[in-house]
Order: sequence, then C-alpha cells, then structure tokens
Amino acid sequence: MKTHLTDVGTFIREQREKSAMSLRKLADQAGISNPYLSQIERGLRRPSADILKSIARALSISVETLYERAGLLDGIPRSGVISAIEADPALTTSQKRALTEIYQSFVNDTQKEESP
Amino acid sequence: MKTHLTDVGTFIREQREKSAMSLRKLADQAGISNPYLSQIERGLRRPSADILKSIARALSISVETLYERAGLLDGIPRSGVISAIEADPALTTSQKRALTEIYQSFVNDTQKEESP
DNA sequence: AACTACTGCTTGCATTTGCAAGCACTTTGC
DNA sequence: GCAAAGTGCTTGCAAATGCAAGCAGTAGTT
Repeated sequence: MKTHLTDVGTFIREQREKSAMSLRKLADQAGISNPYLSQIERGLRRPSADILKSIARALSISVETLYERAGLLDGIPRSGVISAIEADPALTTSQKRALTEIYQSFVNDTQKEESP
Repeated sequence: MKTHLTDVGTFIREQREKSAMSLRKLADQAGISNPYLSQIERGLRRPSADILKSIARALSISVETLYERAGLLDGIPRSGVISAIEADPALTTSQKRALTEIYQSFVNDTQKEESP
C-alpha cells in the first residue's frame, strides 16, 4: 500500500509538471493547502479520496486514474456482465449471486460446445 | 455531502440486513471494529475509501457502488447489466435472451417487494 | 433465577489528516 | 546590489478517523 501511496504522489507531481504548474497554483486550484500538496507529492501523507478528487479536477484528469494509483480502485479487467451485476442497485445480494451462477454455467456450457 | 454520507450508511445497513448479517459479523468480515461500523451506518462518521472498500468486499458488492453513494465517484447511468449481456461474446443468443429475462424478473420482484 | 451468547451502541483515546504561520532559498525587476 | 515576488518545505495544532474496552438489552439454556 505504501508503494501505491508513493505512486500517487509521484504521479501527481509528474502531471503537475507536465501542466507547467507550480505547487502553489495547483494547490490553489484544487482548494487545498500548498504544504499539504507538497507532503502528498513526497509521500509523507496519504490523502483522502476527497482530496484526490479535488486534485484530479484541478489537473483535468479522471478521478478514477488517481484512485487507481492510490489503490482505491482496481485497474479493471472489463469482465462486463459480472461487474454489471454486482454494480446493479436493482438487484439484491442473493439475486446477484444467482444471476452470476447462471451466467457462469452458460459460459461453461458454451465453451464445452466449442471444445470438440 | 452530508446527504451522501447518510446515504452510504443507510445503504450499508440495508445491504447488511438483506444479507441477514449482524453488525458484528459484517465488521469482522470487513476487518473493522463493530462500533465503528455502527457509527458509519448511523452517519456519525465518514469512513475513508479504504474502509468502504473493505465493507464492499465483505458485502460482495462493487466498491464503485459505495464510492458513488459516498460521493467519491459520479454515478454512471445504469444501463449496465443488459448491455453487458448483449455485448458478451461468451454467450449465445438464446442464453442472452434467457439471462435478460431472468434479470428482468429479478428486478421486477425487487421493486414489487419494495412497493408496499 | 443465574448464566451465556448475541446484539448494537457509548466513550475515551491514539493516530492520522489537513491546515495556518512561517522559513529558507531562488528568481525577477529596478 | 537590494527588495519584492515566487518557490517548496517545516512545524505545531485542531479536527477527524478508527479502535478497544465496556455497557445495556435481548434471547436461550440450565
């Protein structure tokens, strides 16, 4: 996790430098204190998701990118159906489980048919 | 933001109750203290993304769902499950039709239960 | 009744987060 | 050269997070 923390700080500094922004300018635009931004970039502090969100916005990059760097989101293999099932608020937990199992059995059946 | 905070806590409690889990059981599985989980559910504390991640995993729901409820990610239009089914090359046409119908019946069941 | 197990919550506290005040250094303009 | 402006960082502190110890209530068993 510390590895990820270093990554997000380093990544933020890189993006900031690519944008030719001073630390104070980015901090102002992100609405956070510049000492804190400095600490974040150097890996001395582990910012909350809110802070990352503010920084992402100020840097015009996606918040998901920063969350991934910070280890808050997984870099996603787009497995699609299963992810969508899990994310769907219209389904109960047991329905999700049932749907996932049905999906898996379908996929297994289809692959068995294709094997010979 | 306080609105979102209440939402994520309420949502977590709903999901927990749907799973017929005690507060202590969920806390244990999530690896957090049960008093803290209680505070989160009641909106007395605003958990970090790490904590939300742990809870999502223990509840078998996507972390994105919780982040959205917490205001950490923007809501994505939930076209999800049906689109994912249609796009999945691992499914035959008839399997897609069947899965979609099952999904629809689940969604209709869930909404009917919530109406009264 | 007493005891055990389970449930959700209260509370004090250690640690972490994020900030304000200010420092030291560098660059710019006169 | 000097003053002003700009730069990134140090440090002490308030507030927030997350926890451990424990309480009060409920249910089940002897």
